[in-house]
Amino acid sequence: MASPKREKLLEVARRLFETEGFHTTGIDRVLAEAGVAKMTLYNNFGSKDGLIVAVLEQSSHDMIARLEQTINDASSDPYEQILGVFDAFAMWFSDPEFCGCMFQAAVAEFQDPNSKPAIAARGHQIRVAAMFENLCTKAELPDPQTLSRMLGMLASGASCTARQIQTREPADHARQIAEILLERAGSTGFTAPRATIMNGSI
Amino acid sequence: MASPKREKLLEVARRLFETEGFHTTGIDRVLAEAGVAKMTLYNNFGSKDGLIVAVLEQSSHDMIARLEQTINDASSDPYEQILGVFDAFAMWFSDPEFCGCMFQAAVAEFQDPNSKPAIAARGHQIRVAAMFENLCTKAELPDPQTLSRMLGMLASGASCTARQIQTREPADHARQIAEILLERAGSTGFTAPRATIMNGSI
DNA sequence: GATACAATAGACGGATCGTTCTGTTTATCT
DNA sequence: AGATAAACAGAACGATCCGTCTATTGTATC
Repeated sequence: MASPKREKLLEVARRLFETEGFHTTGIDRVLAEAGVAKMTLYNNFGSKDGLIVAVLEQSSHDMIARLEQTINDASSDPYEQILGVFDAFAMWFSDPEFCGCMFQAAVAEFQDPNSKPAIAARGHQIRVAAMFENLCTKAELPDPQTLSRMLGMLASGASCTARQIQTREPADHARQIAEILLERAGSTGFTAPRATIMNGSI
Repeated sequence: MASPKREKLLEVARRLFETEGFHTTGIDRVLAEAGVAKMTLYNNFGSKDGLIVAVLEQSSHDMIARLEQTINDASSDPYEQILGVFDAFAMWFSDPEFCGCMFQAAVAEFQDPNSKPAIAARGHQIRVAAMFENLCTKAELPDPQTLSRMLGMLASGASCTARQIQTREPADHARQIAEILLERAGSTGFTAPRATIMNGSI
């Protein structure tokens, strides 16, 4: 199952798809750089689309796992953890090798909403949205659904803008806006005072 | 200059690039649906990339012109006009034929920042950002540069999210956030009271 | 050590890509 | 009207695409 060739294929494909796009990178290129045979690709993934889907799913898992670890390491307060997401984004955008969110690129390249890559890419956004909603609920913020959707939109906007201007600035701006939203949501009286939230329960 | 064949080509290419992507739509498809000869394309645009750039530039021009007309029709108050941008977005996203922002798709598909399509697509974002900054300055809001960048990021996030979920919701959320940002910026004491802004000068 | 089996490498195939080339038609100006 | 030049349609081109096929390698079992 965990064939080393398969792993190598995923690693190279991920890098090439990320830096050069899905349609522009031919499978021959992936195979050459990975040093594996064509049949290995088709035996493992069935098709180029299959490889793309596998790359998207693995990347999504990795990315969310790293993100959750980062925000958990930063704080145990869900309020702070929400802001920590944008700090993680700032770090991500600061990487000189940053070249945009892969999942945004995927939904842009595979416009047919029923195509498997498009579905896989949406899956990532759903997972990120779920993470935000979970954090909002933990923070006992009112209307966590609406708030989490706004936060998700901020995250998308930051990634999208960062792809163009290649600086961390969008993440910082998104964080500032998130801070304002959380501050307002937290002061509506529907939630417990900040001090009790620090206990972290629910 | 304003050859009808050239216009037809731009019109069809714009629709196909928008709905199916740049790399996935071959030029033969464009030519067939436009009913023009291949040489007409190459004489007018030089290459497929040339056609793409022309489509992006014309679309950007059209879109911004329509946007400015819409917000000017809605109000003469720059404060309201800023919010009007997001109302226009809501209308845009509500169109059943909406399939995402073409310029976001372009920067995603042409990852090389030096490629001509990528430059053309960034040009649109720069124009939108300039429009926001102009409105912020007119509204005499403090730090119009930062504020306009935040608004631009909101607009990008809304477009990006709307592409995925196909509802106007992101535009409404972005508008709500913009309202909060403007409210806060307007109440810092650095600007004239709202009443005087209604006069619309500067 | 021989055999069965799975994984590999690399050539091959049909299709489509963007571009160029070859005639033919259309329009303009003397 | 006749000549010249631009715009036209469509075939042809080489390159590249994804996917398949065949022949060869390595490995494990008896």
